[in-house]
Amino acid sequence: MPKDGSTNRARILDAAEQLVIDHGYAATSVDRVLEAAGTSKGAFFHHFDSKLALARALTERYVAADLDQLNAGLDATADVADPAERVIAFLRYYEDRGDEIMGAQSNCLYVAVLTERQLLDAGTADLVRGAVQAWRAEIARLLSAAADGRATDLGDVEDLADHVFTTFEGAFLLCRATGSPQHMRAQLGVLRRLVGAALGVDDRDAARST
Amino acid sequence: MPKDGSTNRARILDAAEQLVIDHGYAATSVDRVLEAAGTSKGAFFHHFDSKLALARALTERYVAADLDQLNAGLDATADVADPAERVIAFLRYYEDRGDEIMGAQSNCLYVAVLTERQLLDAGTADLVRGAVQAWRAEIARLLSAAADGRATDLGDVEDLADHVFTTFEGAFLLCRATGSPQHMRAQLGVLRRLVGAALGVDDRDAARST
DNA sequence: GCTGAAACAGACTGGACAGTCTGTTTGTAA
DNA sequence: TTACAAACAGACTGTCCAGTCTGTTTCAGC
Repeated sequence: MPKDGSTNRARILDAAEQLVIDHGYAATSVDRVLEAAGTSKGAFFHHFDSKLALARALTERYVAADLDQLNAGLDATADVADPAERVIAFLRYYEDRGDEIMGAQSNCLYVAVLTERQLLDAGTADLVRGAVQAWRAEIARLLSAAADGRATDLGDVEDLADHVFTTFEGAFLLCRATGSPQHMRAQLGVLRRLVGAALGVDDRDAARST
Repeated sequence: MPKDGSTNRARILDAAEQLVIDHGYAATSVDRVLEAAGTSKGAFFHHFDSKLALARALTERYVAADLDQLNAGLDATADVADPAERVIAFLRYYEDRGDEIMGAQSNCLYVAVLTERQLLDAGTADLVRGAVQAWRAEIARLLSAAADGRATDLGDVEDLADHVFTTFEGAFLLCRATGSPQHMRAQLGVLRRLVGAALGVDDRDAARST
């Protein structure tokens, strides 16, 4: 086997991810990606069949990292015994990392991908849909456990679960519109407070993840 | 004065709005806009100095319509006496129109505008920021009145007010990701329920706007 | 050290695109 | 009815861009 190309491929993906998140997919030319990655056209089309294939690879990698984040939140709060407090601890996990999230990226790749019709048609949206369903399923599980035996009427549990994704994406856009990255943390905090009120969990009692 | 060009200009804006919302700004060529609008290059560059100027005009018009929606919600619920119930009626106003909103457009122009760095740099984001601040200010007013004299701790009222914008934009993306427009109504419903729980407003008691 | 295939490098191409330019039409006012 | 300016129409241009193609380098296995 010749020279290991995986590092170069990763460099291309890294550069492309930043550019696409910040500028959008259509506004990001392959040449600019190559310039940022410090590589050549030959290398690019060796690793990716087309620019669309890059978008797909980019999204696949991003979805995987996103699901890692989901599991990280689940793992970090696995020891919280009370199901309702578990939900709040789970939400607080991301709230605590809100600034960190916005420090690492100025927007969500999902926003860029979902904006462009050509990417939707190319099936890239299916990958995002998978991530949405994963978050929905796991959070709905947490919520069902929390609602069990309580008088609180949460409405459709899956819709409530989807509100976490909704809050993430909406907050990304709010940050972009205002230019203030602290809105991510603030909006995740709003979500935690609202769900806490709906579940009847007192703020001060709620377990905090380590 | 010669032929009135305002109708042609509006046709260009209409066509461009649909295309930009669905495909994104960079992925929408002027030629495709002209084709959809049934007009010519000469007409386009007579009405707009550049493609960037089109984006600005598009956003200005969209912001104006957005603020009309804000005022419509305020007006429709102006007769609700109890401030807390007013908030819920206000949210329910948009929830009731969720399907209608997604029927008219497959996404929000704000998403497309905020995705592209070149538009942010061109000051287009400032227009969106103005809309965000208008929603925030009006809803914060409603929330402050509702919180006044109640024991409920809503946290930062402006952050909670921003959660309405967050929910709208997040729901647009959720609809796009899943391909299901009914999520808009569902997410607005989740928001209403959560805020209702936080304010201690019983669902069945809450006034419904006509 | 020779071979073969993977990993690159970079010149090149055909098309698409934003914007220009030269006209032509339209309506109004004198 | 002519003069004039706004409102168009559409051919044209230079640039950028995705993708191609022809090489050259790298390295494992023999």
